[in-house]
Amino acid sequence: MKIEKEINRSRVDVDQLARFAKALGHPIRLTILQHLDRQTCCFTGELVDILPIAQSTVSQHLKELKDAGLIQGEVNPPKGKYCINQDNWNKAREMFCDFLDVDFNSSSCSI
Amino acid sequence: MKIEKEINRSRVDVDQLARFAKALGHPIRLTILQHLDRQTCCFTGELVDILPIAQSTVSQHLKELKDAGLIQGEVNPPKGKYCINQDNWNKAREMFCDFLDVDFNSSSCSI
DNA sequence: ATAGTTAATCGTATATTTGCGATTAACTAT
DNA sequence: ATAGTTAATCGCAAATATACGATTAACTAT
Repeated sequence: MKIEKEINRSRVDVDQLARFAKALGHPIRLTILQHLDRQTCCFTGELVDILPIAQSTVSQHLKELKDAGLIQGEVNPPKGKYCINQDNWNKAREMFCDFLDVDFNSSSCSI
Repeated sequence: MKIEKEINRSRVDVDQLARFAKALGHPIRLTILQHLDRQTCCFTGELVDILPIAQSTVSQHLKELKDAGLIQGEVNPPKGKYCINQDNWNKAREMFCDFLDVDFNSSSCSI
């Protein structure tokens, strides 16, 4: 669902942020990203060895991360190699910070 | 799926972070959070007026945000009032920052 | 007691996600 | 040419998410 400008007056692109957040919304995908970070680059096979799920499922999660723009890959058959997509990662970080760093200390809430 | 310690050696609780991220992974829910932030507190009816979806669906999204711990609510029938859950929001912010602020500038990736 | 108001919940339909095994594609080595 | 390796894709099943209208619950006002 697309949230229109009339409704959302913020400068934050909630649709894009939601896409990023959704991609981060699975423990396997977070683990993949952590691993990619530590290894700088890594082969798909490494992830398949490490993760407790089938190869095809790992492939699917990688595809989702790629579709969300958070990682990028290169295939040199029969091997595949992935790494963080720096540009989009930075963009995601910025958007999350924008969203999260709002001042929530106005604790005048009566609840 | 629970990611075990043997697999994930990081101090980051990927399961909890994934739960937060998942809750943020929908534009409607992001919009709700933004609105709650601006208003400090707000009645459900306000959200129903503003959002382009049915009342029951708004209720459902509110429930998900509540289940994720990001908001808290109080009902004084027939009215309901919600606000950000400060404690968990801060926790979420910390976890996201921990996760996102890793140094990804080791651009030795060959892709 | 009755009617009105508001939001949660129920029931349902549809779409998406998650997962697996099997197959296929694209190479390398023999 | 044949066999081996690796990862993507296909086909499928099961679970979960999203959305709606209708109903219900919990009050307030008359």
